[in-house]
Amino acid sequence: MRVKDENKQQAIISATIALVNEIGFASSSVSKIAKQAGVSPATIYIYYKNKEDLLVSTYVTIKTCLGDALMADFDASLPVEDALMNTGVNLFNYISANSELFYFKEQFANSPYNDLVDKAKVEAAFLPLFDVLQQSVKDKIIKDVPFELIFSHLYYPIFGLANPRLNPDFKATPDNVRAVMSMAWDAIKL
Amino acid sequence: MRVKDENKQQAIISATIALVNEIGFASSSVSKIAKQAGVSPATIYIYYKNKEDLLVSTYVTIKTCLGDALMADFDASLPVEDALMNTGVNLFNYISANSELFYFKEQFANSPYNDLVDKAKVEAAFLPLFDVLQQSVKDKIIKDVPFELIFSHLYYPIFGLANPRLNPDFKATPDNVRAVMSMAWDAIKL
Amino acid sequence: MRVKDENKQQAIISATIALVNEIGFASSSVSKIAKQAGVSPATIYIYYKNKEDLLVSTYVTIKTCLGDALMADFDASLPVEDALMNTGVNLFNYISANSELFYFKEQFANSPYNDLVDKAKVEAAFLPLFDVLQQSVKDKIIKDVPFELIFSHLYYPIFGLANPRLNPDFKATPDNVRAVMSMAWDAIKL
Amino acid sequence: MRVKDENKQQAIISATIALVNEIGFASSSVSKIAKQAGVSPATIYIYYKNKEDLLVSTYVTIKTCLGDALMADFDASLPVEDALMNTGVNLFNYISANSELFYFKEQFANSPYNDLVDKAKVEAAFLPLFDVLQQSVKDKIIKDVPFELIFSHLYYPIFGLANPRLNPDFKATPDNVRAVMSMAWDAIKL
DNA sequence: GATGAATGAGCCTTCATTCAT
DNA sequence: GATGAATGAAGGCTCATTCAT
Repeated sequence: MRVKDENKQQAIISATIALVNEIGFASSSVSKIAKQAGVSPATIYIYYKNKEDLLVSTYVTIKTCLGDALMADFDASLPVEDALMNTGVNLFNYISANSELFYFKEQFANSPYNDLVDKAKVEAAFLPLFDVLQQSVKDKIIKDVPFELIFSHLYYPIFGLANPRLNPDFKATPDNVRAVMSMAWDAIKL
Repeated sequence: MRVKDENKQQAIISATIALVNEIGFASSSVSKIAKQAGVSPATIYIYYKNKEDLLVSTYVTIKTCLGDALMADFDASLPVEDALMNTGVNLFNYISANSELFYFKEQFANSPYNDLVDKAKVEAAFLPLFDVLQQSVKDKIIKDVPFELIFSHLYYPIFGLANPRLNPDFKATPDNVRAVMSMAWDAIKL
Repeated sequence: MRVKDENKQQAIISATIALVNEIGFASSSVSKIAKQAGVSPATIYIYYKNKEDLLVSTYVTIKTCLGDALMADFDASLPVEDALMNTGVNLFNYISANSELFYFKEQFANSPYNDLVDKAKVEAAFLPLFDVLQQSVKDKIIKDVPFELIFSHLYYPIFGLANPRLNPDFKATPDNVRAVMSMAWDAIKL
Repeated sequence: MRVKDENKQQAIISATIALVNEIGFASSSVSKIAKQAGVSPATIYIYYKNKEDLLVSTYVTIKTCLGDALMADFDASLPVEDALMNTGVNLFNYISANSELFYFKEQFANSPYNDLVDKAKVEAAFLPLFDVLQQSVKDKIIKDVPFELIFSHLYYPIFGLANPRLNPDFKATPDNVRAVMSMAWDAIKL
């Protein structure tokens, strides 16, 4: 049996991301993606079941990378404030270095395709973070509110600010990044 | 000469919002929208130049309503904390009562169509809010950071939480709402 | 009863001719013609039964004018050669002064709409010419061949030469015109 | 990989010609042509960039065949009169045997699509004929007038006569054909 | 595995025409 | 008489997907 060509698959993923970012989700047809990737439309169907599978898979891959980046070197033994600050800085750094991936993710997450994603799988990376937060609540270090509130203040500001569509003029300087995270900490700390 | 039927235009807008929310942005074809609205596809082109115009116009209308709702009864003479709290509560109330509009707006704002919107026009409603915040910075009541940071902590958590796609389980109870806004205030206050 | 507006009808005819000449027969829709004429599409249906009627009527009008022009001052008492020469010069002059009409006519005559035209009506103007030719055959001045052959040599060269689509570089100078007709005479004379 | 089906392309061309001849240029939609050819509308776009390309390509093919037929066995060493007579007979024969092609060509040449054709390419076949005529002018055998005049008398009568739309009753009998060409010769000879 | 050919369904838009004023 | 609103049908074309090689 011949082996799937890793380069070809990567070319398809890159083409998908680039094209969706450039001309948008709805206009990105399979044949345009194929052309951009330098393969035949039929080839895409060797790697993915259909268009939906291609898009969802690409999204899941990105989301996983993003989760891993955010949690890189996560140290539960640090003071919570510092541990969280690290995740924010990590997130900003990753987004800055991989803006294409982030941009795609935002567009996808707000499209109906998002409903097809297995949330649990995508959120697995954050479990250690959950634990730390849970403990911090018990220790009366952070506010005792539903987790969604904590998360919404921790990361939604970052997502919004890093999105050039929403904030075309925002610059993710180290100062700005630390300021955002510091404000987030003020929001959630007791 | 026949006169333009106001009901017809409203039916088209409603159909657009309902359909986009139901089956998504990319799948909502002009003829499906027409069918849902109970008019001929051709009729849509009497009211809108093309599909893009229909979608963008609908978005701008919604965005304007949202801005107006958020700023309703805005009272610059109140303590900032209270004035801001009011905007948050207004926003939540409006979203709760008009989830369809909000849902459409979120999907639109993260699609490439968003680039076609005249931002200045849409942001006009918020000018009084800008002024109050600016003064509060001078009065050393809130932090002296770029405005985008302030806004990102004030409203992005709400947008995220209110989005059933992102937080299907969140309930906008008065307690939760006040908690979110209170956290936002902690984030931005000096 | 209100009276039909002569100016309006003329505007419609002019618009039809101009538009058909510019963008072609198939692309000239009723609403485009209406816009060019400065009237409502519905107005056209007051003057003409439908699109076909508009086009055919316009053609018949033009064709009649052309026949009249060609036969203007036709003098059966002149020597045939001179009488024919006059028709050719007349034709050239008319075409030069009314190229728009001629251009429309050529396009129409080679379209399937042509089949809808009542030929007899259009050819009525030429009857005196037929008579003269018939007599000339009897007098053994011109060749005894089917009339179509005579006509084909008398006027098709002119039609072809005067058509900028077929002969973009031809100039209808008096010299050229006389040369063409002189050649035509050589073709048909005995 | 599947290979392009030559039969399919030929079916498309034949369908185009047949349909255009039957219902006319403007009414011949791509999907009607596809149906007539027994293929999917989308298939046509594999062979041609768009409708315009389909029509123009078909025309150029026909025009080339016609030029080749007219010039078949062209013998520059014959007396001009005979050489020209041969071209006329060739032309008539070809038209008689391929009236469909001729009919299409006439309709096309008088439509605005004609402007899209590369004239030089289409006229290449006639170069030997040009040479002979040029020499005959020098030899004072034919009249010294612009070439367009010569051509207009040589072939436009044929085109007109062979066109059933213009001359529904004309029969291209050998006698008639020789008569037309003989008249043409009288027109151009010195 | 990889491909370009092939397709029916559907896209957005405009059509010729009629309606209500 | 004159009009812009309204429409079902059809326009050219592209879609996601499968086929044959």
